[in-house]
Amino acid sequence: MPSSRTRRPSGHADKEVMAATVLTTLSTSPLVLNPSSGISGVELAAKGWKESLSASYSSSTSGNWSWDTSDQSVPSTPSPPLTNDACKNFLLSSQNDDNIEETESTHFLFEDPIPRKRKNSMKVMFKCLWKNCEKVLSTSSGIQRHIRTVHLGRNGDSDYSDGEEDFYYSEIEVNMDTLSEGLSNLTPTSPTTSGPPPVFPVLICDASRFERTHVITPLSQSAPSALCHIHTDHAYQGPMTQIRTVSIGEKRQPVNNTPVSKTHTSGSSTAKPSNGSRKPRGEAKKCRKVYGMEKRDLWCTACRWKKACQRFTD
DNA sequence: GGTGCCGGGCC
DNA sequence: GGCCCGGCACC
Repeated sequence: MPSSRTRRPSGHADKEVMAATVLTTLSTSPLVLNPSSGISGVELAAKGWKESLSASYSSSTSGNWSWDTSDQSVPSTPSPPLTNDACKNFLLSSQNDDNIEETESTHFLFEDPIPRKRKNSMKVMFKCLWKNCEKVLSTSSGIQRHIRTVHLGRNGDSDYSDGEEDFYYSEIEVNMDTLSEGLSNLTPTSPTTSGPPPVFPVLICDASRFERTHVITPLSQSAPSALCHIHTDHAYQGPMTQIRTVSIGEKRQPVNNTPVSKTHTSGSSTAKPSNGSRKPRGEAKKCRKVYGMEKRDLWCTACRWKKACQRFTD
């Protein structure tokens, strides 16, 4: 049955399949990566986080981006160079010192392997305001120590502080929901994959830009839409679509791409559509739409019974 | 108005 | 259980 469904215009589909294949290859085998050039911006970005990914996957040698705190003692080896400048800045600064802080923040970022739901989506981070320093740490003491040692040239060991560091850093709020949201859409993880997708180095430094590109309707984009396009169009991928699947019984989350407003309305009341418990409709085409009424025998049983579609889950 | 699917009925 | 459908919410 799945093989019988090749209904899309061939050229377009080919491109998408190509893009999907490339992404899948990238995501499944970090070893394939090598810093060649001349690819589209999207791929470049993907490559960026892939490289940080591979760096963190070899976590037994490099303690920086590992979420395993046990390997603190191992001296870190230099990570591969990154293409994204901002990210490089961030990563380099994070490699210099403060292993504890970095690991701590990283640990915070990855502590939940499933980024779907977070209890508290806002995380306060501390950003160094020193000129040309983009350092972001998760604790005030960490950023103070960073400023003391790196910028003020004080003794790193002593915890003495005269308060001067306070002028050189500021608190910033990082929305973890938005980050993980985009993350889950970007990474073609299969449902069986257990490990957390280590993409946060890029997302942290590039969160706003990432979110913006994500919000733009993917289909209206001309060239680099492959990433987004994949998850939008399920039709040609058939029943076995691996891009973003949800187990049958699971309650669907509203596909909410709108940027989270800064002014958190105190309380929860997030994207609840109405008072009822009815799920918001997913954007995926279901059997009825894909096959049409005339080919009802091709529908999944759930669709035939007017139940929640089991084939094209959201 | 088309669509997805919950709730409920029938077998 | 399997199967069907009324009816409602969402788009």
